Amino acid sequence: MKHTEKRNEILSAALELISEQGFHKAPMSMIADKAGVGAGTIYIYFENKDALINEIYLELEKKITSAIQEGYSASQPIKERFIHLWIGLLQYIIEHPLHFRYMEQYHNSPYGASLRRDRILGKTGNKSIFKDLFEEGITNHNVKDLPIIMLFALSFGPMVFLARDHTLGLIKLQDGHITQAAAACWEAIKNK
Amino acid sequence: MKHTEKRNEILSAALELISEQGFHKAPMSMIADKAGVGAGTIYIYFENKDALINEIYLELEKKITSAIQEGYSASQPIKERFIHLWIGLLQYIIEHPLHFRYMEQYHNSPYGASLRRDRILGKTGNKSIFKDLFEEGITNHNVKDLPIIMLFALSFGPMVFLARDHTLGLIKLQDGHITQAAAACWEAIKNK
Amino acid sequence: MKHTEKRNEILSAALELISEQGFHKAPMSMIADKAGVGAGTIYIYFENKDALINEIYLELEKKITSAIQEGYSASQPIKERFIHLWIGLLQYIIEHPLHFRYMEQYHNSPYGASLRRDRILGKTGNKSIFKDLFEEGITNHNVKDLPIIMLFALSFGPMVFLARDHTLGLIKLQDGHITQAAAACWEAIKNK
Amino acid sequence: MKHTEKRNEILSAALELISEQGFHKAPMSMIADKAGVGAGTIYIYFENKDALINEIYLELEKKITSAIQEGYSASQPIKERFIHLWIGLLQYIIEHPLHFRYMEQYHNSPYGASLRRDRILGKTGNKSIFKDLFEEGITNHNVKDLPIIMLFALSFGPMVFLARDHTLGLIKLQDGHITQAAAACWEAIKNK
DNA sequence: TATGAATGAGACTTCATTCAT
DNA sequence: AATGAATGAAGTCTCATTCAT
Repeated sequence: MKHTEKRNEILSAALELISEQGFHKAPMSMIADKAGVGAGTIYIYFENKDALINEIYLELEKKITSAIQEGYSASQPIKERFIHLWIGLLQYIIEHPLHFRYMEQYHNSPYGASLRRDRILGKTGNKSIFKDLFEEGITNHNVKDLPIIMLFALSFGPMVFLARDHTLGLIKLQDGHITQAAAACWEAIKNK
Repeated sequence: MKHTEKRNEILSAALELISEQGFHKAPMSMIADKAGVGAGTIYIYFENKDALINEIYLELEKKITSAIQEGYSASQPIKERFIHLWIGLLQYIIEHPLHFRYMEQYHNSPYGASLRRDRILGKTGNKSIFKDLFEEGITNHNVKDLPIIMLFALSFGPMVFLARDHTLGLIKLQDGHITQAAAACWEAIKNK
Repeated sequence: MKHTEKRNEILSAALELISEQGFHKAPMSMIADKAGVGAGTIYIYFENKDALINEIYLELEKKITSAIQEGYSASQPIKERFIHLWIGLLQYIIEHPLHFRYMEQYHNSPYGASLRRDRILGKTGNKSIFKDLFEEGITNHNVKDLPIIMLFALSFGPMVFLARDHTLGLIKLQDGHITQAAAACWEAIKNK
Repeated sequence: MKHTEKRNEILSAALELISEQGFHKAPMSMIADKAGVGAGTIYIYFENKDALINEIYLELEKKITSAIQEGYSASQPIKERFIHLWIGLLQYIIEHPLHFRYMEQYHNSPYGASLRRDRILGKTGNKSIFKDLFEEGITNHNVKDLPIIMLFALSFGPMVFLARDHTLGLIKLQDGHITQAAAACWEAIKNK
């Protein structure tokens, strides 16, 4: 449908520009140009720039959520499941640096003020794989009895740093590194 | 010296406004007002807005670096030194939320594009306590043999997340939490 | 005829929106929506927005002219005829506040620049009841020997003010008030 | 003072453009050009276009109020005082057609929604010459016992019509006409 | 005829920076 | 050195009108 086509052109043009230049270096006119549409066209699909920005966020969130669920097997031991999810998420980030840069900017801006950083990590509402996993781990004494939010910090803080360093070219993450980092994060949260 | 006084007024007015409102919601005129100087005066002390922003960053970096060195005793075991530094840094962040918010924004913006995130953590040039500590730990097999940058990620990624959550009011970090988090980070990097 | 139906839908949608919101707060797209037609359809029936606006004016003029002629009996004394017409017109205005608001806006805008205010009062061309009445009055020395346009002003100026005040809710015109106002206007123009 | 100079340039440029072209045909950029200032300069003196528009209104109101008070002698009979004020106001309007056109547009627009039409006529607050005059007349039985707002309508409705016709060139008001119109208005409101 | 997505000129407003004082 | 009024480029958004379907 043509409807969806233009909308998608706008979304990806905006994603790319904002990721690379930041919110205020990506004026609507530039987004329109890159998307190959008229300036006013954006306002047919999005109420205003904020709405566009939030919509991109929601789309990315959806994609990431479904990506990390792939190949997830609930029957494995908790450690293996944690490592699988952790590596899956980092790999997604590395393979989609624009998505990652966008998320990072979004969280550090008034645009993302209402939404929480941890939403991206799946904590939305009650159906969060990570949250479930942590709670199960606490119950079974596999994971330290800490507030969930601290477990998030211990698990994903390093990931975000690594992804940023990788994106900036400060490090070239290889499979070995990734496996080791995942294991280290597990060690940070596991019950000794 | 009067010179330094006005300069400092400008720096702290800008720090406060930018921390709370973000870069583009802190116009030069507003900074001038808050600093109690004329708009043109800022340009006597700083070439332009970018220069001002970068200067604030450098000042904060200096303050933080000296703050965490306080009470640091090179004679203690490596684990104790790591925990001491880690807690000291987190405490500084918590006690200076404006500094932290400023840093966060700076890193996620084109302004900070040239400077690296890890500079704040002391990696500037060659004189870094943390770097030294990690290298010593690797040599003595107390710390995993990973690239320094990964050890940074494992150590400070969680800290930034915790500080952000704390700043946002998502969690009220108590001493117990902080100690546990520091220990968890040590477990992430220590040699098994 | 379908032709006329859509045209009328457009006309009344535009009348309502413009009356309530003003010319520039009544975009063509909104008019189309309210009329239940596509935006482009308006341009089949009207050359452009100006043409639509002028057409509405002409339709209202027609309606008003025929409304005040109702029940008009040429056989009565001139004073009674004046009062009858005056009250009839005011009543029309009060019963059709949208029409009145539209007229008022039209006259005070570039749209109505070409057409004259007094057209609404029936002075179009040569067939005006009011004009005839005034001329008869002058001839028979019942009415002051003043330029017709001044007699219009003395007769209808108060009416417009009263209607505006009524529309704005500043006064709730009752029958007694209306009768008194009509009489006062007659006194303003009658020969002593 | 230079401050006041630019402000006045802006005010009179805006007055002229809006009077002649209407609110939406007088963009800020055009006003700035005509005033000989930069586009942004307007916003130093006025918060936004609305504020500018309202400020012009207030200035005109002040001028008119003081103009009609000139040569007013409270010691004369009420009829003479009424005629004096009425003629004074009409003359002001005729001599300042831009002011009049501005007022007319203002009253028929959302800009003037909050302020009432009759403010211009002096009904502001409690110190209104006209209001006082009417009330005195009612008390002394020189003027019909009607709501003040109706007396306003009967007195000033014709004036506005005459001024409009004069401005549009439909009539060339001469002194004789003006005197007669004033007298006619008096007859409309006076007790028989 | 009818549609409504698309357009792009143009409106209002902000703000980093300059410069006469 | 200090000021702050002035500037104008640039940003967001609206809307009359067109045209492919």
